[in-house]
Amino acid sequence: MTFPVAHERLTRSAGVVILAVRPPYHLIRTLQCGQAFRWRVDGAGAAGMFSGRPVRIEQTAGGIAVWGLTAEKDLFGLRRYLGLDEPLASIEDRLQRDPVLRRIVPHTSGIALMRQDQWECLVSFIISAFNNMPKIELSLARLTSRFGDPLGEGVWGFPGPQRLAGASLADLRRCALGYRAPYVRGVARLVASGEVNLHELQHMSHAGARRTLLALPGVGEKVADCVLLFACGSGEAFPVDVWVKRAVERWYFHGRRTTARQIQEFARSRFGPLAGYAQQHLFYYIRERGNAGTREREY
DNA sequence: ATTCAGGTGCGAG
DNA sequence: CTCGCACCTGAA
Repeated sequence: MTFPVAHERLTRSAGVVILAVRPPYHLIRTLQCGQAFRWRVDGAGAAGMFSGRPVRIEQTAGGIAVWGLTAEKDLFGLRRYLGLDEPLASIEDRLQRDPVLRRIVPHTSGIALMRQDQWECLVSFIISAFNNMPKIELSLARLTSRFGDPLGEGVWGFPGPQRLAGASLADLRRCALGYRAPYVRGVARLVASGEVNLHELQHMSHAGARRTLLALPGVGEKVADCVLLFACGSGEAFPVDVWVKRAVERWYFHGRRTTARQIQEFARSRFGPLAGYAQQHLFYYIRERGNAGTREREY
């Protein structure tokens, strides 16, 4: 029995499905470059959930091996989610016309922009505000295990808007949300009531979607840009956090201090529709640097 | 004990 | 409209 279309993009055997990848796609970098928080990455791959099921994914010589999904629809959904069809080779070619990125991309190659669930992405980045990585992950883990559906294998589904809209502030605070608890519940209520429809965002203009997001409690420019970039496919978004600000000031402004606004403007004119990709490479590289050592001098 | 961390919402000038 | 400041909380 053959499925011609499916066969081009995946092969199956013994509970494993292999999704075809195009070089230079790099799964671990894609999952670790700061866009998604809930995948548990280990040496070989990552464990998490997709489409309501516990899933394991690993990058192998043949492609992305997937355990836990069988339905064609889910597998195509996963392709899209992971950004497997992004034309990374040509994107990185373009990026490397920039002298700074020409030095960086060889170290960060293979990062793909994902297409995450808007709701989960929005809540995740509201929580990320003035916070640190371990605690963001802690909050998300508590939020899902307390309010989400258990899917087995230590994995929980992300709680929907209705679920969080009905939560008490006290219970939300138990997830170490701190002062962000009212923001999370406020957004949950707006979405649950239908007053805000997150799915409409990807059909709106970049500016319109951004305006809509900025009106939400706990959502400023940085969080709005993250949602646009990681969940709405707005490639021109350029989230400016402290790391990216540091990177741009150091490598493009000769170490001069600037404002987030100037950096936005710089990114727009310099990278245009690829600003989001440029941001990811800069962010990943400067963070790796920071984690790897204490060297101040860059290349 | 003190400090820091992937911003945002405020009020004041 | 820009600028400065407080802010929950867990980990170092």
